[in-house]
Amino acid sequence: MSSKVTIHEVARLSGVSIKTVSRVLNREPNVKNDTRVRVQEAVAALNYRPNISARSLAGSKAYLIGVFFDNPSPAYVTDVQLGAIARCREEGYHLIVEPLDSTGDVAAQVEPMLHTLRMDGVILTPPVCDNAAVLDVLEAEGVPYVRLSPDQDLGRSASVRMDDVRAAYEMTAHLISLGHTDIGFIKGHPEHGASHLRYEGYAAAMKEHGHAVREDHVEQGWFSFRSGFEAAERLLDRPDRPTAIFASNDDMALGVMAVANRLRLEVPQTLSVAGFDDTPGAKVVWPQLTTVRQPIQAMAAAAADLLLGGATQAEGDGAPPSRLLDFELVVRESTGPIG
Amino acid sequence: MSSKVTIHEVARLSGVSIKTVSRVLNREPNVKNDTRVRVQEAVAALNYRPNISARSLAGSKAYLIGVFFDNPSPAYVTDVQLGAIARCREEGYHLIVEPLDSTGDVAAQVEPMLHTLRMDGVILTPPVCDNAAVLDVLEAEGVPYVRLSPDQDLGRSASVRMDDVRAAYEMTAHLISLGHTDIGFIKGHPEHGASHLRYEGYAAAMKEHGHAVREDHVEQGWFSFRSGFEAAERLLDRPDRPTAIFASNDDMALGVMAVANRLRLEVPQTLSVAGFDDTPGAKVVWPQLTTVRQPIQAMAAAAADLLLGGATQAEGDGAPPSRLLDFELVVRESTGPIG
DNA sequence: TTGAAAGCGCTAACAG
DNA sequence: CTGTTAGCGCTTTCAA
Repeated sequence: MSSKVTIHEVARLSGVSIKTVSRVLNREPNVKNDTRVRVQEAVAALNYRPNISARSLAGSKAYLIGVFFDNPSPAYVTDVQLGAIARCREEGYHLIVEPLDSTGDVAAQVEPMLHTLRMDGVILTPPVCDNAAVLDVLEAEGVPYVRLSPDQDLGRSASVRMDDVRAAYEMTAHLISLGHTDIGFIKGHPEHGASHLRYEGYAAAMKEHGHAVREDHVEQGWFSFRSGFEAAERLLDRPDRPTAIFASNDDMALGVMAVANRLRLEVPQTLSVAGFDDTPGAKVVWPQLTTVRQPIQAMAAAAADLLLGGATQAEGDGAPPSRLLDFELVVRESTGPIG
Repeated sequence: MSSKVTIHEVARLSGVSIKTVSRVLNREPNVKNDTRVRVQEAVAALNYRPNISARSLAGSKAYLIGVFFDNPSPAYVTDVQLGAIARCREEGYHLIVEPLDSTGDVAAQVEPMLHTLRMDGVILTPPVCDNAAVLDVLEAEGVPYVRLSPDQDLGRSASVRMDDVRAAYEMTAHLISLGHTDIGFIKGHPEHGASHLRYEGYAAAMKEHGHAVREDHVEQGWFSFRSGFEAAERLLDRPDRPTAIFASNDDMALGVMAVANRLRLEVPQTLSVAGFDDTPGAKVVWPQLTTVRQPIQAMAAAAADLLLGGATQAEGDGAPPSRLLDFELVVRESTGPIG
């Protein structure tokens, strides 16, 4: 190690006690401006950085935020990390990532981590955010946590979410505004809460615009490419096919595109296709996919913000804080007017 | 916090000194077996976990491995994390992720991290693994590091790599074995070392099998979907098009697929398409893409292994350790015999 | 084979 | 507004 500069060196150079150095480091009040400046100069001159282990051992903060995940989507996971880091860095916190193996005993994996590393807070992504056993452990250890897009028990903890219903509503409205009236829909995995919300938004938009939801144009999918492919085959390989298909996620929408290609249906001239999530795959097809972008990074940043601000508990008699963020409709080339 | 079990509790329960507890925790020699067992029982009974901050403050290890990245591919990043974690967990180490912003002064971002968190080692992914300024800082701070697939200065540090040349060779040989003799190639970004290696493997295979590399069937790409798309248009929209195209990565191969679809060329009956990397997108096209899978997780695990084993320095007069891992040819539906 | 004492570098109380 | 005194929970000497 080149530098072993400690708080003592800084104190000596600036001619104050280590406690005063500590005060300016922690932005505590009651330090004369003059002194503060002097200390800051010494810090800069010595290129001093407080040792995080010493801080966390002595104090109550560990300067560590955990991100627990067991999410199959790499893009989602990295976006969460990027968003959380962005906020954490502002306060000198670091991110510790802990992939969980949900095929095993997740709670048993979490408990040791919490003991060893006394993290100041944890961000939970789907699906672990809905694992009651994990939440139990977190609460037992007294570690604050925020859930991202939880499905169940919304009132149990602080959370950050997006309005899936409204997003699906607006995507459907977009298709309707293009002149489509017969819009097929592919549902997502029935055990994911988002599936129901997205269908709800679709159905509401259809109804409010006076269009019937044709039962035989609504298919069950499982959020996978294959399930989208198969659903699309049922939907498209017949004379009375819809003129647009809205799939509950991008992977399934890409399955629809593949079938359209096979059937020689021009997208979007003959068939419009819309997805949901804006995964990287949405841009590596031709034409590029119209979809809904979740503000994942912003959501993770909001979660970190809740944690750092200590605002994870219910205030008074209300529910724990919940932040609802805006989505974005990403209109690309896979949707267009009929003909 | 529910449990504040410290080493003292364990010592008391097992009737030894804290030093002895420390000894068994760290698997040090010179502990009577009987004592060892007694301590271990106490640890289990109290559900004791050593506090990592205290350990790192007192000792020389921080039990923290850093992963620095600025990689545009989420799939790559998460695979690295997963692989590294798998190895780290075996030894009680944790992973701290630090995304870097390479549009800024990367070295300046790295330095503070190294000071605050005294990590025991760092794993560097492309492209930061080739940033000399970052390597300089790491060396100045005396933090061991391992580079994943470095392009430059191979001898400068320990590294883990894959044989790009041989992988490209084998993919080309696969195409040739299917009966193709006129195989188009799309090069990758000229500033990425892998681009040259992959082309080299392709050219070698063609040559060794007695097929000419047609200059006009080799196009320059940039690793992006769009560049693959455009290269494919030049390659395919003409009478003397190749019967197979090998793109230097999956994104470009997907661009080729899109053009093939547009031109109504059946894949693989009329045109075989091969990629490289096995990104998630390779499975969300139809037909699914034949590609090369890099053992990212295994590579990251190997890097962690080098770090944990303390084997990052050159031994004697030799070069620093380098591990070369095997790739895997993933033959899916986008390649097949002609006709 | 074991233990006692002395810190690691910092924050937390409490005095001044 | 500032400094002193104790530790935080562990590893490290160094003795026994």
